[in-house]
Amino acid sequence: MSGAARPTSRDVARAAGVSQATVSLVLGGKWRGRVSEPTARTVRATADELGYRPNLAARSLRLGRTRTALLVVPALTHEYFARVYAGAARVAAERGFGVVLYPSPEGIGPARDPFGSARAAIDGVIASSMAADALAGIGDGGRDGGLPLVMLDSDPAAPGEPPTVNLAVADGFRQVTRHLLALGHRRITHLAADVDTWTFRVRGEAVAAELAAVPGAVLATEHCALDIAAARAAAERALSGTGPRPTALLCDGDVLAAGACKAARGLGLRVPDDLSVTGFDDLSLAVAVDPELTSVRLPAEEVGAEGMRALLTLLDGGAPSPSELPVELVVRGSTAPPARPRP
Amino acid sequence: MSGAARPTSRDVARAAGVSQATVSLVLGGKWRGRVSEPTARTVRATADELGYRPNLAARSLRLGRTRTALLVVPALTHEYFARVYAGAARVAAERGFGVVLYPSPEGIGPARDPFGSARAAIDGVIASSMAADALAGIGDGGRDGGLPLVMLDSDPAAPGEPPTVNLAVADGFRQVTRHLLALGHRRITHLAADVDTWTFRVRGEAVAAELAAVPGAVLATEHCALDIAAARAAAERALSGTGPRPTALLCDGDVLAAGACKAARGLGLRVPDDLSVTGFDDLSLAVAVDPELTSVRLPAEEVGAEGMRALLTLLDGGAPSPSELPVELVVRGSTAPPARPRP
DNA sequence: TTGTAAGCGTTATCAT
DNA sequence: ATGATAACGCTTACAA
Repeated sequence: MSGAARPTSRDVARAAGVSQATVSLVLGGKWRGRVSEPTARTVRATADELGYRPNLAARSLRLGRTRTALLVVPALTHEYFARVYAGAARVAAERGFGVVLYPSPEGIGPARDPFGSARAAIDGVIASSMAADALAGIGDGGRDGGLPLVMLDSDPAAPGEPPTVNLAVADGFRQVTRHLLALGHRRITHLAADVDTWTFRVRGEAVAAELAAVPGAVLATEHCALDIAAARAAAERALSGTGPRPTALLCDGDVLAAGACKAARGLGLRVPDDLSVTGFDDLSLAVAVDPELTSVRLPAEEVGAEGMRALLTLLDGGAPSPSELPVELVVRGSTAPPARPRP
Repeated sequence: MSGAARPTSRDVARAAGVSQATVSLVLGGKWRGRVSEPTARTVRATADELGYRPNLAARSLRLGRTRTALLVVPALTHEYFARVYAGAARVAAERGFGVVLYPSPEGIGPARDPFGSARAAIDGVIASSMAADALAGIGDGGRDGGLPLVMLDSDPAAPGEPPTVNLAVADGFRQVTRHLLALGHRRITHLAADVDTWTFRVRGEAVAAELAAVPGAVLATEHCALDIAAARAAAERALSGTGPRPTALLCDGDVLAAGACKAARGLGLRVPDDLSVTGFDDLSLAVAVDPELTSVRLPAEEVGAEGMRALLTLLDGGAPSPSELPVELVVRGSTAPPARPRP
């Protein structure tokens, strides 16, 4: 009972009584005017019947392309990146491409040999939220010697730089800041991720710029690592320092906001009555905690999808236009007007 | 300026003044006694200098294997699966394998054509937490005609079935149940995921069995989808039905537990004073909410790693022994003795 | 309209 | 100890 080996195009050709070339033409969809309609039909039928599947290795070897893209993300456990992947994979599949993930072990820093042998097996790279030089020497936007590269959520394209697909993070932070200002907050502390990438840098700048325009508004900044415990500690520092306590904590992410809420509660402060807290990313975490977090919704899937489209354009020899996707403030229960100062 | 094309083994051979076969032997690591030490050194040096990388497509074509495994998961956005992937990818990398992800769009149900063209490009499949028949016809544990398959967190291997790597979920649920019993709880409602897979079925059975052994303990079960909102609704049903209210909610996952906590708070019940809530999975969510969740920690990375090891064994012609990985109860603030019955 | 044949880069078999 | 050579399955000139 030896299993029938996987049929090759040659097997299909033999079974259909045609040549291998004809099979390739028909199945490759480039037979218009080169193969007769009936022959094409026969070929397709026998291929179907035999359960023929083209051997991707052979095709890649012949074509010199693999129809595979590499998606480099800092951390897969973050829901945002999982969604970026989903979007990229969807668009890729539509075009017969695959996506392989590379969760950069070094986080956002330069990766030693980011691809290893994978480098030989991919046509292009999509990198999300990485430090500018983390991919040095890897891709160069399509120029000679490097792999075509698209950057997501990164410093917008200077001419000659890799094309980017960005989120309107600055706008998002302007929106939260204005939301807090509109509620009446004037003492705001920015709980910032201590990660040196464009996406985080631009947030601090946006908040600062927005608050600078409002007389009487004072901004403090507290830095911390991107996890709950660090956020909690940082929030405690922010809330128990000398001087007047901030009435709102503006956080770089929902995870940080969750930590901030815990800090507040630990200090006997109620959210949002005594302290407003805002998140960013609008992960499922935002509605898992209590109160639910005012946050900024990011079109993560769309970022991945658009990134993949840009890469495909690049691979087709085109020049993708840089895009910036809008984000949306979602107001929930973690923000409210500041408490009237105690007499 | 035209970039130097990627060097082939032929280029290395020419540069080193040897034949292609010698290069292959040396770089393939099977030159002991077939190539002289100095020659080998030279070859390696020139390969290094030229930056030679074997062409994976060519290798795959020649070898008939791709050194790539497919990991099928119900949902990538769930932190657990992200960690399973990380573990699998780590072990794979150690053995020169790649892992491509397939987040089954249909969740845990049968996937139409789970692999599409990918099927041609992979050596084996690791499937996690899928319904038993979801992969029908895909793999068969290595027998003729199918792809080698390993199942994670699934019905333990019957003879002739695919090998499995399992978590001690039943034991985990026994542990939480005993924890609640030890605290004094007797009216317990199991907030169960309405997903018909082994991993969830076995949980209900474990809880029921454990409670059946305790005189006076009463178990109710409430089913819901695996998201916060559904969990909250289900918990509200459980808590506001007629008859005596349960004093503890034993949930199938941290996500459900988070929803349950919100329900409790919405009904004016304090956790854990008026109601104990337990989670499962011990995601980062467990410590993001307040109070932190008593939960069960799963060695997710190790599941992925062990699954990959099993698949590699399978590919080597071996028969991996089914394994069950231990889990650990983590007691936090969401459980406490039940409130003394109001007089 | 269809068939023949070459070649992608690798590994493995066989000579030498 | 090393080299020539044949295959792996596919696409695509080019020939018929």
